[in-house]
Amino acid sequence: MPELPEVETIARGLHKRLAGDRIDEVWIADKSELLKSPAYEIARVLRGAQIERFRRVGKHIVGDLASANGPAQWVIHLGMTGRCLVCKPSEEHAKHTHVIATLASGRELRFVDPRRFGRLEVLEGREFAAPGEDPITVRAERFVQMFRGRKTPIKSALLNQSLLSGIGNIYADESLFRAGIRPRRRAASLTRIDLLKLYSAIQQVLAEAIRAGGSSISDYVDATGQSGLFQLEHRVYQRTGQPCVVCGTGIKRVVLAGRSSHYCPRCQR
DNA sequence: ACTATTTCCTGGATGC
DNA sequence: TGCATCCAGGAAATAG
Repeated sequence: MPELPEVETIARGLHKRLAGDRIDEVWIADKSELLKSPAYEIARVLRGAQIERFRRVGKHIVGDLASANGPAQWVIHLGMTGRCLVCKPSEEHAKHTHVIATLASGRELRFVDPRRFGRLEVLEGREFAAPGEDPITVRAERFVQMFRGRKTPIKSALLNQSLLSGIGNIYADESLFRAGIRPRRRAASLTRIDLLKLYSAIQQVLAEAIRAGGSSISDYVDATGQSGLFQLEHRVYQRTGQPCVVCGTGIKRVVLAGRSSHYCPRCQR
């Protein structure tokens, strides 16, 4: 499940390997439903485009392109199971390969997504923007203000991408644990101090996770096929019934907004 | 304007 | 071994 740290890792990997390369050809699978832009438009914009850089915006990967028609962007959302793989043309095609960009360097960039929750689009003449604030660069005061008056559980608010763009289920649970806040607490019921604690917990968790190359759950790998290591540092996520690393109490699991939410009933109030 | 719920999708795990 | 069922969840769509 690529969230901010995984997407950051992948975007950095793509940038390192592909910046300066050029897209010569584009193949798109028939009936590919993950395209937000029409297939012909994606092919038209990508073909011949120079890759200037790849970067993360929220949970999206943005490729900045220089094409004959001027600047353009390739925006990739990985959904749950999306992968961007840099391959040799001779490598066997993974099942559920939806897009292949052939590069001037002789390599291929392949987009693979079994569950098809990922999305691809191209933009010309406008800059892609995340719907909410970036959790890493947002200022503490803005963060505090963002939750004022919201009746929704704090966990749901953290998952709302139009508030903060980039936090998903893993990092919401891990941040709430470190801040000592139960996922079901109403956002509006949190004090300024609570929110400041949550703010620094998020900063800390995301920084540590990026340093570890993200969390490898199920089939996440970065652009070089490397797994992340942060799953080893998870204190609550998918640890239902196991002892809390701080107090030994069994970790509980509840469903909130259709998502499993893990917390320590003793450390989190 | 918010909030809550449902839907999409497939592979892996589980149970019989 | 094989088959059915359940579960994972990001975000858009829908309902309240």
